[in-house]
Amino acid sequence: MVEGNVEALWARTVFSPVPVRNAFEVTVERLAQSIRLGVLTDGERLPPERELADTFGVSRVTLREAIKALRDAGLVESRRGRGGGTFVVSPKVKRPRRAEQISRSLGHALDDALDLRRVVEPGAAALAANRTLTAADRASLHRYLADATDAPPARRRLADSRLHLAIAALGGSASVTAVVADVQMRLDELLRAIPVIPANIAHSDVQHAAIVDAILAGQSDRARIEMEEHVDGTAALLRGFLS
Amino acid sequence: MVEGNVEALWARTVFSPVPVRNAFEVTVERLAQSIRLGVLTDGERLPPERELADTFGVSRVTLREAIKALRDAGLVESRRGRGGGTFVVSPKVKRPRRAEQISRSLGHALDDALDLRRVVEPGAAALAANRTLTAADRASLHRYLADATDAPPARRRLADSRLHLAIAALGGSASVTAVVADVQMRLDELLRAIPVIPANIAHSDVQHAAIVDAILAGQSDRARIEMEEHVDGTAALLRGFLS
DNA sequence: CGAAAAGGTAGGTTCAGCAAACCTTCTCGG
DNA sequence: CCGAGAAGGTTTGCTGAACCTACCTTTTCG
Repeated sequence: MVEGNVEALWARTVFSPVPVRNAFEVTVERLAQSIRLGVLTDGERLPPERELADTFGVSRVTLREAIKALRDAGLVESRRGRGGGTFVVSPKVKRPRRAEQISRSLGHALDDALDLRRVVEPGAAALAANRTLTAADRASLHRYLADATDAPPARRRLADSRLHLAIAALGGSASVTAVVADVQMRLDELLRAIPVIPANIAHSDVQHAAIVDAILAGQSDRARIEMEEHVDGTAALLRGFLS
Repeated sequence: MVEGNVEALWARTVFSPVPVRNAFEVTVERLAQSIRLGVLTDGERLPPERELADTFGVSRVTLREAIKALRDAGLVESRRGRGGGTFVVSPKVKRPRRAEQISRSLGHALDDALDLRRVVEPGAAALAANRTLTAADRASLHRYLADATDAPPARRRLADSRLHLAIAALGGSASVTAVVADVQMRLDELLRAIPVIPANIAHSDVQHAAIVDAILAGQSDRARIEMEEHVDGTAALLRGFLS
């Protein structure tokens, strides 16, 4: 299946179905991703529909369909009347499917996502370390780290992805951040399914701290390496857990 | 303009227009990108319309509109009758706009693309170095390198992007390859506009050779570093050329 | 020289998405 | 306590993208 031939890969890439995604789908994904990855937090209120439709460049009808889908998925709630609105609801810690099942449905895409992650997250960390951060940025980063460390098990995954996204965002490149968000999203369900073992968590916390430390110290090489180890660790955990 | 605040970046990312792209646009981009980056080469014949429409998952009418757009852009030619078809035509070395103009139209997106490139291309090179390559792969890589080195000025840019794409493809991750292709595409016009200075070209050739050498030797760290230097060099060239 | 393989053309249908107007529910301020 | 205003909820009709299907024209190969 995996054949190395360069031209063959190109051909498969060029001559494959074009992904045509309509406004509804894209809107749902936008919002769902923001909620699942913790960019929009529990209880937060979205802008009014008319306004949001406008900033999304989408008709209100379409936006409402998207919101309805999110409501059906239990990601938001809507209240009417003055002072009402659409509110992010704490994502249910809904029982994930069995990991093997997820992995099978991802199939070949799992390795793909892990490879992408291996490339982009360490790079993003290095990028962030190269920036000169404002005091506010440094404080933010500390806070996200603390959140990830202190989070109770139920919120842990969310705090983790928030930290990773914050690191990417500090790099200052919207595209890089978008790719990181994409990767996090692809792996999200699977990462949720990993059983919570204290030793692993402690190890992860240490690595997070090391990454943040390197970034704050402006040591880009170290930031990259620490992130590489962290990502490799998670990947190994996943693969081991699935075999 | 560039503000570091993490939450602000998130907000800007979440609450921005959703990119809605229809089948026609996506199809055009697919093909145009493949031609501009040299994945489809001069004289090559596309599959028959009915077949291609099918593999793209798009109606024949839509596909034909896309092909017409490419024809108008001078990227393909069509011949009728048995044995006819649509053929890739050697991309005209059409006089690029003035670089500053391009850069201004890219605006803030230039830094974004360069940052993304800085993250993903070195990572892709490292990934490729980690694979165990088949003999065919190694031969391919050598060939692309030679092509890039020997190419006459008019074809140089094309051969260069082919080499970069081949490296990414050898990493084995379709997603990584796609991101590299995206970056190459975004920077393509600008890179074309860089004046051809023999010293720069020679330097670039040396770097290419070093990258390939590292990959073939399986030295992923070195591959990454060499690619970093190469990419940084190009970026510096661009920035210097624009200021 | 005719069958087959290609691109080129035309008509009718469906459906996503939009704009605009209107309805219902709630709360806050006077 | 009540009315204005701010929110979500609903309806309607229209437009254009995209599709399917069938057919036409050109060219080559057996």
